This record gives sequence, structure tokens and C-alpha cells, in this order.
Amino acid sequence: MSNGLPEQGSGSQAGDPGQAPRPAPTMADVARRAGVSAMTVSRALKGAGTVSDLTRRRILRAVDDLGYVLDRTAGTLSSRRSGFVAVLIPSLNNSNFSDTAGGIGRRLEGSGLEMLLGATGYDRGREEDLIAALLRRRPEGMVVTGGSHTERARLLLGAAGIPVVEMWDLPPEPIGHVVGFSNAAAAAALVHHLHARGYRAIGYIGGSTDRDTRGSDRRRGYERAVRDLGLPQGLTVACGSPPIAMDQGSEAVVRLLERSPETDAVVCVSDLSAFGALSECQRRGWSVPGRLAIAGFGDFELSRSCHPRLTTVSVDAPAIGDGVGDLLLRAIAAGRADAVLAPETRRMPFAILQRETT
Amino acid sequence: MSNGLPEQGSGSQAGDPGQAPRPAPTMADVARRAGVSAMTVSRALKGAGTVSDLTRRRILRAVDDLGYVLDRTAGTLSSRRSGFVAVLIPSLNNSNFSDTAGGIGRRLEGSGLEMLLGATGYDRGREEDLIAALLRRRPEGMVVTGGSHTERARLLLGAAGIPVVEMWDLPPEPIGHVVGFSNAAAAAALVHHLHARGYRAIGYIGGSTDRDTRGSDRRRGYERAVRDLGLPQGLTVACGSPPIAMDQGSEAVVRLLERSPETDAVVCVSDLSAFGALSECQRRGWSVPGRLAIAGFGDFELSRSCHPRLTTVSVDAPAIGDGVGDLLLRAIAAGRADAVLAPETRRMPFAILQRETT
DNA sequence: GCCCTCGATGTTATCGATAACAGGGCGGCG
DNA sequence: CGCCGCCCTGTTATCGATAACATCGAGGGC
Repeated sequence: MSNGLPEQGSGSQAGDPGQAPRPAPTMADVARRAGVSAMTVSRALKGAGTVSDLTRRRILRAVDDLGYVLDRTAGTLSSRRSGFVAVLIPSLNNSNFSDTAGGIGRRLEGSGLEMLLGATGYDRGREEDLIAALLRRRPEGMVVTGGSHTERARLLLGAAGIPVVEMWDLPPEPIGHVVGFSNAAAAAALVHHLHARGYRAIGYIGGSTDRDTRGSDRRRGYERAVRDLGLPQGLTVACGSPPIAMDQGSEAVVRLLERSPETDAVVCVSDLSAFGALSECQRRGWSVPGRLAIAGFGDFELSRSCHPRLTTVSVDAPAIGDGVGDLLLRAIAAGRADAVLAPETRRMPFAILQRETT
Repeated sequence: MSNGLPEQGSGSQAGDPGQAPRPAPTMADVARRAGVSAMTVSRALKGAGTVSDLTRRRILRAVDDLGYVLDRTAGTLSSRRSGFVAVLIPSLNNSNFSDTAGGIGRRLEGSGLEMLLGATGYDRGREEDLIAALLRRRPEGMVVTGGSHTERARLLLGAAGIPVVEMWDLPPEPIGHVVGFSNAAAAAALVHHLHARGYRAIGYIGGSTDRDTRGSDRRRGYERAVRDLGLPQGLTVACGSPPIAMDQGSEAVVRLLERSPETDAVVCVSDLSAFGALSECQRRGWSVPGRLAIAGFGDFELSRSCHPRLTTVSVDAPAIGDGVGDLLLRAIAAGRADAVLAPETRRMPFAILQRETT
């Protein structure tokens, strides 16, 4: 790395508003300085093609001298490859999703594909907007969370002609590839687990809207299991719109026990609300799991660390990301060979972690 | 919105690997169908310029019919405006940073600028790589977290000729604009607060590397305050590399009290490690704050919700984002008028939230 | 009634890199 | 000794949109 970067753009230096910044050097400038053609510079810079060692060194030298930075915008246009995939998750600040994003990123490393992240805020309209905005930048693949999208979002994705992966769910009518699991089955399994441990009046705390479709699936799974087991129904508390926060769990558990004091266990839509419920019980001196057993969903760091440790459902979020990345790479490779990778659905496992709150 | 999207790209349909996907329609195709020139389509689509209502309607109709999606890549090249700013944060899954990112995004809404997020993993080398990769896509502005970067990162940013904002810190030698606060001063204030409440043997739990520069600043602030107050020194526990997790806090608090049983309070580098310490104390039956007072940093949702509630330092993360967004907008506007916005430093307030653990 | 202005649209050149093809030199093989 | 082919490099055309300038017609002020 040469230390002397260029003469150009002393950009945000103190206020001389007159100083017109020189235009950034282009590949042609580098070529001129190295005494070669632009094409050779292009080849040298991307490592592909054949460039003699001497020439390459001269070019890299010129790049350093000028402080040249490749313009991928132009490259994208002429090569028709943007070199990135778009990934939409409901929320950045949710370790399940950010772990998955991390897994995708790791899988893509070294492949020449970058990952561009967007957060929908659990809002299908916002997801649609983001999809439209991202497609304008010509991603080579698109990953969305869940299987529920606006009509137009589905149309856009279908017509984009790029691989699409839906994750964290098992959509009944997938758009393309899928890497996920059944949230309903996981919640049902949790209810069965509680039943096996002797709990009989099992409640549920979750969102009051269907915005979070994974949350809704969990509620449906819970309801089915309770019905199948012949347990009392109607122990559901709706506590607002997603993302369901800790204090919503706190409020909900109080409402639940006031309304239905016979409740001896509760399943929460996520570890966050479960933790809120747990803390509230501690504040009020309600023993957990003595008075009330509490189970969460997601195996967040929190639930491993708190006291008592939260029983929860664990999903291998990074592995979902890895699977998504793998599918993307294969589908994009296929696309470059003018083929199409037949849609795949990967069912990921989940596990119930019996800990101290149940 | 028309419902019939185009004939093109039935993309990821089942496996007929021969089917060459039609190329996506271009602006010229839309123009032809609407009976106008491409330029008029461009004007109609971006709302700028003057296009008669009738023509606009005809164009939008053609866009819908063809399922046309604007190609921003080409637009970027010819207009020399990418329409996005890059934001680098250490970790996605940290509500402080993701809240700030949210604040930036909200501020940018409607401005025609999109936000592209990258995570450095608290790694300066990775930050440098990300900066280099992002600059190739010609962002109109760049936001980085903290004031410590590799030499080359500084050079790249300085030479890019775009507004640069450093946030969440007060760098001694800023690259451009700054929106932050002194982490050292905040930690010192926390120590003084504990001292005022009667604590005398105040320990510190934090990372063992300088990778997280905000964490290091906090440690320095703690050390200075302890020295200034004449309190016992040497009560620092180093517990690994960032991001410091909850269970590192758990381990550290045990080590601290084994090594220095006289300790009556501890400041943690963040709420996460503080919560880990708190939980561990509860597991071992050590009363908090009776046996040991615990304070965190960051005012995460967790610390408001847990029992007992954590004393912590609160920073208005979305407000930092708002300030960053505001600076970006003004600086970019100035740049478009061939001017330069003189570097600004915005000092943000922090507050100590006295709660139940101290 | 004439000229000026402005609104609506078209034309041309350009942004910066890369795909595709072309060509020149040199060594090996028959 | 000549030809084939390979390694390296250059030339030309193109990607898709937009800036800048040109054009044309209609309406309004004096």
C-alpha cells in the first residue's frame, strides 16, 4: 500500500466553498499513466484474464499513485452483473435475523458477491417498497423473510428473473427457493413438551395483529396443540403489534393471571416477551416455574443467561443463513450458465431446550 | 397498479434449463410503447421536469404493461449520483447501533437517498475492506462508527471527495463531521455517581483488547475517575474480545469478587455484560445491590425490563442518527451546489439513569 | 397583431467500464 | 524451416439512462 494517496478531492476540508474538487481518476487515467490500454487495467484489477507480471505491477503502481477506485457502477452496466444480493429481514436488532444475515454473508465471502441488507420493520408494505427500490439496483438474487408478501411484491419478485429465497418459514406457495421450518409445528411441539411435564392450563402471549406471520403461525400451532390435547382454550393474550417487546410480555402476563388465575404455564411468541413476563413475575414475587412456568421462542442470548434460564425453542439461525447463501450461489451460477436451478425447499430442524423456567 | 405483470422472465420456474429468459425491458421499450422518446419517460418517472398529464399517464401505463423496472445503475452512471449513503456500524445486533441506523434512515426518508448498512464486527481491518468495497459503488456519503480507523481507511475516506461522518465518539482528529459524545466522560460520571451514593471499592468489567474503542474509552474514563477520587485501583477485570457477551459478564463478576472480595460496586462496559453479572449474582445468591452494586452502559431494553432494573448510562441513539442524517443531507446538498459544508462536531448528551441495582 | 416567454418534447453526447473480437510476437513441433 | 497456436495486449461496440441543448407551438402583454 503506498502511503501517498492522490492529490484529488481534499474533500471535506475546512470551508473554502469555491474549490471545485477535481474529478476522480478513471480507468483511462490509470491506463495512460501505466502506458497500457484501459482494457488491460480492467483485466489486471479483476485478476481474471492474462496480464504479464510486469504490466500488472506497473498498473497497480499507477492505481496507488492516483488513488484510483474502481467504479463498479460502470462495471455493472457493461457486464450486466451487479455483484450483490439483497436480503430483507424484519428487524436488524433481532439476533435470530442478524445471525442469519451473518451466516449468509459468511457463505458469500470470497464468491465475489456482496450482501445488501434491508429491514422491513415487520411491514409488508414497507417490504414491497424495499423490494421495488432494490430491484432498481439490479441485485443478482433476493432473499426475503417469511412467505407472506403483498401481491405486487410477489409479481415484482417473479418477474425480476433472479433467484428468490424465502426463509424462516415454509410458505404454502413458495416464490422460489425456501430455507425454513414450520413455526406452527415448533410451537405445537413446545405445548406438547409442557403437557408432558404436567402442565395443564397453558396460556399464550403473542401479538394482536398478523403482521408478524411467524408469530401468527406460532399462535396457530399453539391453538391446535391445545385443542388436540383437550386442554382448556381461551388462554391467549394479545399484547400489541410486532416486534413484541419485553414490557409487552410483562403487561400480558399480569393480564393473563388476572383473567385466568388457573393458568400454570405460558408460551410466549418470543424470548423477549418471555423474559418480560419472567421479570414481572419476579417483581411480584410469583415463583417461576412454581406458580407459573414460562417458555419462549428463539433461544436468544438473554434466555441462556438470565436466572432462572428460560425454556425455549432453538433454531440454528446461522445455519439457515448458510443454506440460503449456498442456494444463492448455486442458483446464480446456474443463471450465468443460462440454466435455472429447480426450486428447492430446505427444511431446517428446531429443538426444544428444557431449562429452568418450566 | 396493473395486475398483469409482464411476459418476461418466468425466472425461477421449474427446471427447464434451456429457456433463455428474455432480456428485461428498457426505457426505450417503454418509450416506444408510449409513443414518446426515452427522455420523456425518464422525466415522467422521476417526477422532475415537465411532462403533460396525458403523456405521463400513457407512460405509466406502458411501464405497468411491460413490468418495467428502472435501472438505477445506468442512471447513476450518467447522472453521477448513486442515491445512497453507506453506514458502517460495529454490529447489527446491538440496539444502540441499530437504533442509530434507524434514525439515519428515518431522516433520509423522502430525500431520495437510500441507506446501505454494513457491519464491521468491531474489526478495523474489516472496516477498511468494507469502506473500499463500498466506495467502488460511489456512495454520496459515508458514516463510520468511532474515530479509530486504519491508515488506509482514513486515506480512502479523505480522498473520496464525499461527506464523511464519524459517530458515537469524539475523535481527537476527525476526518469530517462528528456526532457523538465522550465515552470516557460518561463512564467517569457514572463512577462519580456511584461514589456519591456511598460506594468505595468500584470495579470495572470490560474487554481485554482495544478493538472496541468506545469500550476502551469507557475504561479510561473509569480509571481516571477512580484515581481522581482516591478510590482503590486495580479492580479491573478483562473478559475477552468484543462484542462482550452476557456470559462474559457472568464469569467476570465471579473472578472479580474472588480476587477482590472488598468490591462493593462494579461498572460494566455495556448493559449486556452487566446483565450477565447480575444474573450470576442472583444464581449465587449474592444480593444486588446489597452485596454488590452493578451499573451498565447503553440503556438497552433489557436493563429497563429486568429485575432489579439496571442502573445505566443512557444515550439517545436515534437522536445521533437524526443528527447524522441531517448533516449528510446538508453536506450532500452543499456538494451538489459545488460548495463544501465546513466540518461540524455535534456533542450529544448522555444521562445516568439511577435504577435498582445501585 | 407581433414578439416574447414558457411549457412540452426530442436529439445528441456522455457517464466508465467490460465483452467480444482482433492482432502481433514467439516458441515448439513436424 | 514454416506453420500452428498460445500468451499478451489493443480496438470497437455496448450497457441503459440522463444532462444539456434544441425545437416547436401556444398564449399573453402592449
